[in-house]
Amino acid sequence: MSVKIKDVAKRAGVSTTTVSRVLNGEKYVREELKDRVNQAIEDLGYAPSHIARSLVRNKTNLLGVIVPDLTSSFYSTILSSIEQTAASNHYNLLVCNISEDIDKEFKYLNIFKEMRVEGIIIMHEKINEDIRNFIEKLKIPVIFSSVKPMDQSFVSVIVDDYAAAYDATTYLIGLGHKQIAFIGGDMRDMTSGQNRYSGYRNALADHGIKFVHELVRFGDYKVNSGYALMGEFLRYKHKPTAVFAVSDDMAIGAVNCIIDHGLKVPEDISVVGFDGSQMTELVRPRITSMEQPIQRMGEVTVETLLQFIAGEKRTAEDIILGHRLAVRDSCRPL
Amino acid sequence: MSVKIKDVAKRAGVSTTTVSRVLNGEKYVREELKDRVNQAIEDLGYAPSHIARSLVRNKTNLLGVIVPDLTSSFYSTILSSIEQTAASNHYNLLVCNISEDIDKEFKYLNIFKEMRVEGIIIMHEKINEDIRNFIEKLKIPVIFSSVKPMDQSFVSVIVDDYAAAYDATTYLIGLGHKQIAFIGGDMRDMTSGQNRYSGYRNALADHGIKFVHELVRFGDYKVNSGYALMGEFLRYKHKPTAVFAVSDDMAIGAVNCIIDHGLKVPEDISVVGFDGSQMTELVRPRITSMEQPIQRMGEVTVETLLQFIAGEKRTAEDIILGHRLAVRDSCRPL
DNA sequence: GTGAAAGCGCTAACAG
DNA sequence: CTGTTAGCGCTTTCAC
Repeated sequence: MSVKIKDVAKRAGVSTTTVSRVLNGEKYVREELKDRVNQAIEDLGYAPSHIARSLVRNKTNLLGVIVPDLTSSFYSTILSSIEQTAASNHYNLLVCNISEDIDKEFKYLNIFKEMRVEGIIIMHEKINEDIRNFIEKLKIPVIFSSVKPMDQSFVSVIVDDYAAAYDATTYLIGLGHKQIAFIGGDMRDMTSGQNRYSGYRNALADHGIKFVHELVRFGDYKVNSGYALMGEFLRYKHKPTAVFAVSDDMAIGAVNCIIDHGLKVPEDISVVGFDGSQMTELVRPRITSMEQPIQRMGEVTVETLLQFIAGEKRTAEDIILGHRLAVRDSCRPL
Repeated sequence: MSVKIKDVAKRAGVSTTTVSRVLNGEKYVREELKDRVNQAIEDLGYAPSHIARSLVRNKTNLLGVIVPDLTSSFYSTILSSIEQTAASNHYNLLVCNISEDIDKEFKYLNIFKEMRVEGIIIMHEKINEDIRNFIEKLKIPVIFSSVKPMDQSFVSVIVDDYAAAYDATTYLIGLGHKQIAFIGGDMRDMTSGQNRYSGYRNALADHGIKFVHELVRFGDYKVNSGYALMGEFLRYKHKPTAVFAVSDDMAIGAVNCIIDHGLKVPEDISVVGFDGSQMTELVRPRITSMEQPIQRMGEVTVETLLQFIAGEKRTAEDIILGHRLAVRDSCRPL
């Protein structure tokens, strides 16, 4: 089949050991031999088998990544950053896309186990008991990126979702808004569900604004749910003057819904999103959004995971990155 | 370290061969033994090493994918489809993101070679002589998805770009437009560069519309270039009444530019995009776009590649999928 | 400096 | 039906 180290050795007139040595850049090889070996490698178009190497070295240089939705701008941007950082550390990515399908997750984790990936990055927080146990037994370092599962035993790279939501809401309040609707996430999610909701509620409370139950709805982070939920708000006699959606996609859905109802953003209703995905810049009006440092998040995720793999770091503490409100054109002072 | 087949064998009181047999679902194993083995596997939390298997079977079940830009909605959607199709055929994806960097491409192809991926999917057409030679020597099936490199020796899964561009332009002509600007791609690209340009020109010619050199600009498929190029058209005394951009991203850029100049789409200028990315639905006005069957494209890419790998198919013919104009809100009859 | 030999974890003849 | 044996392609002692 393909050319192997033996062929190279034969052609260069040396032993496989010597070939292996020049392959791995060891010294203790005479220049002349080194040249002959390199020549043979070139002639034969030889590339060492990563498979065989992995087997003997007990090291695969593989990272497994589980993405909830590859088509999402937010996740694909993190993934891009993760890929870059991994690559520059000589790691490759095995990418898996569970589309919200928990069964798939199991399947993929199992594949990761068989593949002997050195570390696993997970980007969703819907971890059930079974999966949790499976991961624990895996003995492979796992890190969560941009999400934090209920389970305290895992490390996440995230922003302070509570504070971020608090700040976003406060921004709207500072603009003079009092009827601020909230389009939340899944309350089973710790970070993007509960914490952002708490941030919203407490910002309201701290500024003496009455919490109105009717102004709160929960979606699934996607455009359509933002659209549908906004539609409900628009049926009210007393429409909200501002909306805070906990994902940019839902914010875009909300904006579209408002526009499609013949109203204007921000003239009639102000909208704030969350994530800082590039979409917020592409849409008109450009959407003001509570940005997560997406690029940095990918980098830190990989760097931290590699530290775990190297056994350098043993903290079980989350890594909190800074958030920042990117003010664009979707809000106006009241 | 981790538990291996030997441990399972010992615990079940059988030979490794027997374990291997139940692992691979062979018959010729007594029920009782099978149960004992499965029990041992469960007790020990054993998962066979894919590495070792690959080595002996000479089969990795790995596909390498090279994406030019993971953050692009178009590519990430294809990738998602590719992942799904691969997964359901028990193949895993090694994903690499060359951000237009040809050197990276080499590096990645080399990694694919070392990894012994069984097939390679490439999603950009900037293939130079060196890369081409490298691929030829690789002896690994390669397929291009959504693009066609100059080199005739490769198989691509694409739409008929010429016809698609022709049809898109004809649609605009049918609406009564005569000043139709064209925002093209890279003319070094066969499919998205040359063919779409020819389609535009010939549609014009066939309908007796004079080709105006000033109405043609070439970009890099991204939002910003669409924006910038549209800006040039808007400086003309005689502005075009319609624009055909050969990517949805550029179309979005063009629309934004028009809006930012205080004009309206489609009232003042009509815009047609190309690709059928989900963005066209999320933006207001929704953008009329010449759609590629993105989902299907991913499926067909993987299916065809797997046929190549199985040695079933030896055609060097491109696979042409149907295009279709998705009429939305960005065009109006003149 | 260099090579012979053992072994990484698994499968695949080949016997029995 | 089940086990023994020999590799898959590479690295790594351990001698020379």
